[in-house]
Amino acid sequence: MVTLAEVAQHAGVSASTVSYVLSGKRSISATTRTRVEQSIRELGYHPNAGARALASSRSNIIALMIPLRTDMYVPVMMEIAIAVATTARTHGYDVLLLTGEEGPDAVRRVTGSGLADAMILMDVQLDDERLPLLRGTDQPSVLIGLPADTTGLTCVDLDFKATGALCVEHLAMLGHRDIAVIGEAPAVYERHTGFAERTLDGLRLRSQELGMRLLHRPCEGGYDAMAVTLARILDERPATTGFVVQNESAVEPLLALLRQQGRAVPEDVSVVGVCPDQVAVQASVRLTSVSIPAQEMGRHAVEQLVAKLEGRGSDEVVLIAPELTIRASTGPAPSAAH
Amino acid sequence: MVTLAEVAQHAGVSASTVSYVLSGKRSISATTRTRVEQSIRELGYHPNAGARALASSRSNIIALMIPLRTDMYVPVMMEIAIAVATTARTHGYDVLLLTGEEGPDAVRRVTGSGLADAMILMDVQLDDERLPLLRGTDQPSVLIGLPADTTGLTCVDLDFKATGALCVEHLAMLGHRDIAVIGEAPAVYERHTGFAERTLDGLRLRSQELGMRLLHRPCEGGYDAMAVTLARILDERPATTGFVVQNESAVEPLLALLRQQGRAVPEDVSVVGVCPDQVAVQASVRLTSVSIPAQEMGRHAVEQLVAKLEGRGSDEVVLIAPELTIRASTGPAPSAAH
DNA sequence: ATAGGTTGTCGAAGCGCTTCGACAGCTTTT
DNA sequence: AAAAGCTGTCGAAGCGCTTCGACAACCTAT
Repeated sequence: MVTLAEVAQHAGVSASTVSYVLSGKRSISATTRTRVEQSIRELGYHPNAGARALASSRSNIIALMIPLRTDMYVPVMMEIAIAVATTARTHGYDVLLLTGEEGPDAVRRVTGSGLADAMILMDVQLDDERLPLLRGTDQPSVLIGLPADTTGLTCVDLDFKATGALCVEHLAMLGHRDIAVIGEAPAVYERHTGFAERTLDGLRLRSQELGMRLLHRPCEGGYDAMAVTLARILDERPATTGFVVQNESAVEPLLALLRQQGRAVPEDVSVVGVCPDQVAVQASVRLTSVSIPAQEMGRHAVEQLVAKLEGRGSDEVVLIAPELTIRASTGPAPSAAH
Repeated sequence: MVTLAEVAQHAGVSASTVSYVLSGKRSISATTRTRVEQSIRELGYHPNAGARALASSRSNIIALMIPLRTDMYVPVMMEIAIAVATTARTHGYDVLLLTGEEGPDAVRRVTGSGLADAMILMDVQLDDERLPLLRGTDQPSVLIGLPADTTGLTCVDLDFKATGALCVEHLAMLGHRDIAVIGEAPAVYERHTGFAERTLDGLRLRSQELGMRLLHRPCEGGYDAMAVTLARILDERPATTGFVVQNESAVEPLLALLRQQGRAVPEDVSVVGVCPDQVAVQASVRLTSVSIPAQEMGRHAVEQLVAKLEGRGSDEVVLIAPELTIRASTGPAPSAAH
């Protein structure tokens, strides 16, 4: 294992000079710099992470807490995680992967041990028990998601309320008046994950403003659950012509069931998804959808964090504006054509 | 930030005593131990990770390299990653998330800097460029996947060859004679990811032994690609009654297309999947499948690694035996019923 | 030519921990 | 009763780096 001292000796300079070449915190003459860099290359030197962390009290590591349960939005989580990891690397940080399992203890452990310089939390509950800890420490953090109280916190998320509104507007514009919302599994609402409720808020508010009827039903996803849910919806509101689906694993079952019942998409009914683009594109009817900008959220979170670590940046809530992509699953309401 | 020295002072012992209480590497009297533990709790002490790493040259971190591209098996990757993280924690390790982006350089960086004590590599190519580096270092590593040459390496993977054989046997037992294999995207075969080819080997070998006809077609996944692929298959081998699908995003399209063509599953054709259980269960016809034991692979990999780090354990290839779960998508071949 | 600035380099201290050898105070063996 | 062995604790060295103050060596202004 090559050390700083060996590089210094090889280059004929002192250890501190090598350190300054590496960090750029003091000016170094061009000749010395190139000589040192040459030695570093020749010897294959890599600074020791532990020593560095000890001396500088900076680990250059960002902790990422991902939810343990993988019952929803797995590809989105993965995409965020990967975006976080790659973006972090471009800023010289590595990423430590924590699962939600340890809960608040993980926050204490990481903060207390100096293992990481900062944290990113995913899957934040409206009233998350980790939040007081984050507020009580001076270690920077960013949430992906939106808790009930954001004071003193930095958050990045899709603007789900606007997303709901956008879906409704699109359907309204096409002449739909009766809309059904296929939501996430009941458990998601019960544990008060903000995004599902915020979407619903947006849907309700805008549909009310536009004088539309809205029916919301959570759904476990999968064929059997979707069949039951759909039957109930059509029973209760036979005039339904527009669907908004916020549940990856309900998309395909819904399309299949509609087809099976002889309801053509988009001729008879329109379907709007809130899901990753990949899901929308791979569906049997290419789905008009608001995409979940996973990469953007991950990248954003890291950039906020890096800004904080460098003393720039402050607490703020960044809501990414939703974008609706029109594909083949929405069209004019049948009654509107008459 | 509380330090060892402060704990020592608070407990009225020397720093080294506290250290030994923590590590258990020397015997400590019960009274002293409890007193120290008390102080640790009262002061909320957490050992500094950097200092620890520097002094012991052990970081207690395991690096996990996941593939950057998320074009396949995303949920599986995620499940493995989570299993790795939670298993690692039970052994006192944290997990550093690396993306494939840096390639071999990441291996050099991690090894050289002592950032991690060991590595787990996912998505190993048959002739992976990281392998020579792994062989050339004394840092323990485990591969999830199987390269062409495994000498000096430890690997964990599903026995895909046996998986292929198992699928064929199941279909053979049901009387099917003409089988089509819907594979991963062509790119997967081109980049020589072992698992796809090994499955194919198993399929081919066993079907030959059993005197069955086998047709293999890679497929991008999604409806359009699947439609084209299926048409070609049925054109070339109209007698096909059994399908083996090794491509998550082709499962649902295949089922939908078969239905659409009036071929009932499992009455007219049988379908066997090689996919995570979740995919098999959520499909429109509950799929007979060989599951990808993601959790088990992740757990296994960590346990191998920990064994190595503790001086136990050696290089070996662990192939997990495939398990076929019979669900609703396979049944007797129609000709067999005549 | 001298005072005052820059610029580039060095030496030394110290980050918080682990670990080794030393040793005091016991207990056991001969 | 002396020798030998344990047990439990301590002090000190050192892990490889960053960073601060010091200071030559040079450059500019007076």
